[in-house]
Amino acid sequence: MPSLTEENYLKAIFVLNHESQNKASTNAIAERMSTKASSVSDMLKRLNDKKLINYQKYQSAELTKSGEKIAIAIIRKHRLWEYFLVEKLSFGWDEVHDIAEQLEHIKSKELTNRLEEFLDFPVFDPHGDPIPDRNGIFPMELNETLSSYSENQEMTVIGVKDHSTEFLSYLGVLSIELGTKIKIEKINEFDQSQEIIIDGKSNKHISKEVAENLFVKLTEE
Amino acid sequence: MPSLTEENYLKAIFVLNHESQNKASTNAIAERMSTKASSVSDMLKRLNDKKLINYQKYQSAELTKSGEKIAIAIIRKHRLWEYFLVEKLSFGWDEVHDIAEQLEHIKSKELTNRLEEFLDFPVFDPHGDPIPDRNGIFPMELNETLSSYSENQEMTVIGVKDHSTEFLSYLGVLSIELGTKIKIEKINEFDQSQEIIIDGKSNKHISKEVAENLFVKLTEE
DNA sequence: CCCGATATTTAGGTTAGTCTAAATATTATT
DNA sequence: AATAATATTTAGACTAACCTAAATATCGGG
Repeated sequence: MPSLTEENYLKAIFVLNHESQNKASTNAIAERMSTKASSVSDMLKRLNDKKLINYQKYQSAELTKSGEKIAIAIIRKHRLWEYFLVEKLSFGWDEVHDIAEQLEHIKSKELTNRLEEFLDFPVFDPHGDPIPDRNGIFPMELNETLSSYSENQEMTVIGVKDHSTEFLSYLGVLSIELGTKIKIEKINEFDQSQEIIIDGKSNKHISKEVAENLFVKLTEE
Repeated sequence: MPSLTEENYLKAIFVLNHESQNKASTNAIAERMSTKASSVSDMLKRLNDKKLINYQKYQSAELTKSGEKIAIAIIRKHRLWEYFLVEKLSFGWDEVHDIAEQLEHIKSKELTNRLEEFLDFPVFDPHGDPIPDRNGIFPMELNETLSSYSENQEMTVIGVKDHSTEFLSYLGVLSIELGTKIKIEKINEFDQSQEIIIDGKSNKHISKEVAENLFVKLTEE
């Protein structure tokens, strides 16, 4: 059984290796975990001994099969709990991260599976991140943002790329949330900003940056 | 912020001081926590320094106001989560203890309160133990067991006194669970065993020991 | 009221995880 | 290719929580 700390290291390595193909270097891990490089160095040695990662001095870390299995299980739990917090306990999507960070370490496969069932097998969490199934398989990733569509198309918001509290609360100001319908009225060629209609009601002006961070799908008729 | 281990010690001391007015002696705590007396001795000193308990060498431990507050918060979370696991995730009441033991340490007052609301403010957990409210006040304790009633009365099961897996799974065999209605057909004077009718359907014979461990209330018409 | 049994504490050691500071590798620049 | 900048590791120390073994208190029975 990996300790809570080990689980966190494995998760950090997994995320670093996947998001924008960064390498999981000692410093990158230290930064992500708000700890010191020397502590990371120590831990990498230990994880290597336990065969949870492949690691050689001065080289970056890669998860082994069993290390990856643990990391994915943690991510699965994190995202299921976030979904629970937002859908069942009415938390805002910017409030759930710290709590899910604790809940993800609860050990009970049975609990995770029953929670998943209770939530009706969600495929994306409240931030639009994919939830791996009980075999560790991720659903198709989201990749189409609002900025890739053109005028007069109507889309539904299904996720965000940027997870920062700043962005999420700005979305709150704009009255945009998961499931919100957006119709593009006009795209200003100059700065790629958009005039949009939200849920058929209010007109808003959003910057390119906002459009690039909203995952959407075409609304079905 | 108390550590996870400190929280467990405080909970153990609280329970020992309340159930059957035992003293929280070093040995009693060690036994309850499956640890060694010397470790307990260490910890009691530290908890005393932090003013979470009052403790002097060779004397048993008492919680201070702030120590008690923490212990009650843990118990509240434990029992709310047990209720969640049984009522929402359909776990058996004999399966939830270990999971709740982990969930009780999740730190977020907001989460606890929203969970309580989501569950419709339950007052007893699946074992019939009282759930303290957000101010730390316990509801009235259960105290009437099946053995205190007489023939021809009809009762509803609202809790158990003995929480052992053995007892709970024996109740499973007898088809007795929370909410089960029991009518006493006959009490055998010799050994205080009872002939009962369960949910108006099946007749069963139960020993005095079983009757003494079932909390019940008179069924309302 | 003393003495043996039992309870409790102390002493000293272990492990996981952290830190700072110093040493060493790697990489980037000229 | 040499050196400067940066990244990484090592050395040595700290804390929380635990352990075993030894020392010391307390308690109950003659």
